[in-house]
Amino acid sequence: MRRTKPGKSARSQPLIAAPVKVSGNAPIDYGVLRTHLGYFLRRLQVEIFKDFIKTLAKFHVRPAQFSVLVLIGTNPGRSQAEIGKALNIERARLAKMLHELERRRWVSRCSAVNDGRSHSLYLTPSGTEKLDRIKALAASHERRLTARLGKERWQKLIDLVRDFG
Amino acid sequence: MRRTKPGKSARSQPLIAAPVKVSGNAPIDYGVLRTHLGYFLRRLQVEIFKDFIKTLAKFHVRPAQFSVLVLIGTNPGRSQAEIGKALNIERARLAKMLHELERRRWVSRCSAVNDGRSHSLYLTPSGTEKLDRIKALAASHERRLTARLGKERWQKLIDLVRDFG
DNA sequence: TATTGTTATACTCTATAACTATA
DNA sequence: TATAGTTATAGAGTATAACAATA
Repeated sequence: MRRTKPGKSARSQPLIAAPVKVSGNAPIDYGVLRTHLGYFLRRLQVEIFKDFIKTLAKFHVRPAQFSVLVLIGTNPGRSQAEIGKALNIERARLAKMLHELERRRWVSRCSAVNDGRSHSLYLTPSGTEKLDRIKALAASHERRLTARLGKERWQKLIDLVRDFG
Repeated sequence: MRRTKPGKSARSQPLIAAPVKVSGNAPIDYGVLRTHLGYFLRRLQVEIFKDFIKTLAKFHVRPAQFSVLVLIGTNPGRSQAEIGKALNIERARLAKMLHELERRRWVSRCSAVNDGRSHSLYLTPSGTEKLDRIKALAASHERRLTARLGKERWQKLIDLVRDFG
């Protein structure tokens, strides 16, 4: 269904036709977008995650899953509410994610002794072993990123975004 | 070595929750996550977008739509391929987005004179007027962000992430 | 053959709401 | 009443593939 026939909606045409502006010649002007920090932060973050996701793909681990596994490994016995709050992951989403990690036998959940509603989270031995190898891959990703940005730039950036308190 | 300046410039609030102390328990240890720049970039970007999305909600404009409108406004007559490439938006997704913007009569598409496959993109007068008001809102968001981060930190960050490619 | 735009599907992530069981 | 976890839905964004029209 072609809806743009030549000669229609001439009102929106520029009054002066651009002379010979062939596609791809003149660079795109980003306009006010250049004043928006959020835009560039997102572009960079997406670019970084592209390599990160590819790096962890062989273990079928997504970035959010990685962060959950790391926090469970470093903070065994914590509840879903605590892990979720620390990572800013909705409890509904975390519940679904943990089902998958439990299905893989990487994570185990036990009823908390002091609160029947809570589940205490632990890595299984298998999960611990897998996470160690995944961490090694993640570290290789970070080395690539550091090399790409330059050590100094990487350090400046992480200092600026890590400790805002 | 720079000491803390006693100026009135309000210390920026923490954007990323520092290790959260939950119910009298020990704070969460982020472990190796603290070595991953991508993690903190994403946390900060999501936090920033939260305000941005809320700010533009009254016009029912999403961040990606905003970036497309800005680029069409600043670069009238460019094709979907050019706009999409500049913003790193898949052509399939951009096509769907442009259908919506065309439905609102903010954007018009004409067959390119030199290439029958391409569509030249323009803002309609209505779209131009809307975008001006949306830009004003976006600017107010950026002022809030600058105040929140502190002018100096905001400037350092945008200098580091702008033109990373 | 390659490119432009379109349509379609699948998956991740976010944001809700409603529900249960416990406190 | 409030909290912890579960289930469900809806929407945005990303990544594909297949297709028609055009180069």
